[in-house]
Amino acid sequence: MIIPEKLERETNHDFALRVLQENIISLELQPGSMISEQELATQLNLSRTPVHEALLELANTKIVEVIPQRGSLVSLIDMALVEESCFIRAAIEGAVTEQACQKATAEDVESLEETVVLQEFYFGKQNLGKFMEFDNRFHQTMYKIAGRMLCYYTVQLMNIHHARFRTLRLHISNTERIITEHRAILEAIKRKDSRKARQEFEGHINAMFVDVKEIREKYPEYFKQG
Amino acid sequence: MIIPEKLERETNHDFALRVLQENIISLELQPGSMISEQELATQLNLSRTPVHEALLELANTKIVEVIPQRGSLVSLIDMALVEESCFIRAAIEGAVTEQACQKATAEDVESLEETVVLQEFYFGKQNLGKFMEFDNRFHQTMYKIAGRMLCYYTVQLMNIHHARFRTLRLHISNTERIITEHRAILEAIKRKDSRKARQEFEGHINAMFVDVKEIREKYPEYFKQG
DNA sequence: ACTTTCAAACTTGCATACTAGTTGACAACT
DNA sequence: AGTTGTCAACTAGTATGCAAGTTTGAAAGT
Repeated sequence: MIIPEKLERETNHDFALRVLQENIISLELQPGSMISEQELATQLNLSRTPVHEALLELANTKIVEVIPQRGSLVSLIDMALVEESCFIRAAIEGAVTEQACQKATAEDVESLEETVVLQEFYFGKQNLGKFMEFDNRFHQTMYKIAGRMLCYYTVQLMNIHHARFRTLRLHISNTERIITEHRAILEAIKRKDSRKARQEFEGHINAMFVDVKEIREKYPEYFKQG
Repeated sequence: MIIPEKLERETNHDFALRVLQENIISLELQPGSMISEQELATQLNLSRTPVHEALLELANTKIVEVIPQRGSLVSLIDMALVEESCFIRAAIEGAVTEQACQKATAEDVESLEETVVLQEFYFGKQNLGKFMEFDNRFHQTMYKIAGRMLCYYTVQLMNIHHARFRTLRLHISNTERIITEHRAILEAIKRKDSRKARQEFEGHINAMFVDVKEIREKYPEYFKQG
């Protein structure tokens, strides 16, 4: 478990939630591993209450499983859920991308361009953490441009399945294509071609599933069968 | 507050959540009204803990507002959020409807037909509760047919804004059209015309916004301005 | 050696108590 | 009258302890 600093004005509940999410996505907490409320509370220097609340919240998205009187565990990777979280994202973010394309001002386009440039920069430096950060920021900027932050929250909620799988995928696959695809979306937006922007986005999302077999064979213990 | 029976095997937390949702959607708890955790806990014959957890969960969707050291309140109706929750639903359920159309077996079509028939029946009897129940079941059946229950959960989460507004809307608008629209979707599915099915569904959802002005004028104290 | 029994050590769900912070009313002062 | 200070009564956040159920491992019996 990697335990970051607690932010100012962050409640203990929010802190516990953030720590859990980050460690699940980074695979620091392995799929299938048990989590004890008491143990986690001790590690974070909190009481069980805020930790308990955080686990309940994560259980709603099925990324952790809380079994009363037995314990809680990080769910195994369920490809059906990864696919469905992708489906949700494609449906919502596809529509959002179209709207962002129609609404985008010159400044908006520039801020998108900024994230792509920085992503390229950190790709060159092989800084995966920063690379991912600007990948996320690229997508978040789309939601901001379209004025759809409730959509952003909704997608983020389920996207944790997708995000965790992506971490695993980055261990073996090339990341350069991601930049090329972001560039393609950006170019479509510059030309105000919203249909093309959406189409490029959908291809970008579905690229996720090309190496599934190879990944599952390398880490079989992380996956739920079926 | 209408307090239903606690179901078997339902945790106190789930019970509190269900009671709050039902009373918010039915407008039994008025938009803008304060909720005291202690008072609610007493009414439900629980301690504050499960009630507190339920309020936190609802605060995530912005349907209640929890202000530390001050209190919690049922959010005023924010039309921007109603619109965005509709947008989310249209994006996801549109795609789901298309998939359901492609996958539907003869039995599936029959179960859809059943809900429409029953909805007509209760419309005839002017039983609004049952009418709404079968309205929801029609849509839920679509998700089942498409095998997209995570999508269903996601949409339900934000749909509470939409559901509450719909309750208000039913006070003044005609409900007969809803049946006609369900019939149109069902017919498209029977003909396996997935594009038409989606299109009919989107019209069905956006019908929500035709009488907004009239409704806001009748209940101005329920609405957030802007 | 193998099975059975049972208690200790876990687990989460929940109730209760305490902490820290906000509000509102009323008294005191200008 | 109007402003300010203070305190009682609220609030949500969190710590803690208990209840109820599961697991585990060792002791007892065959």
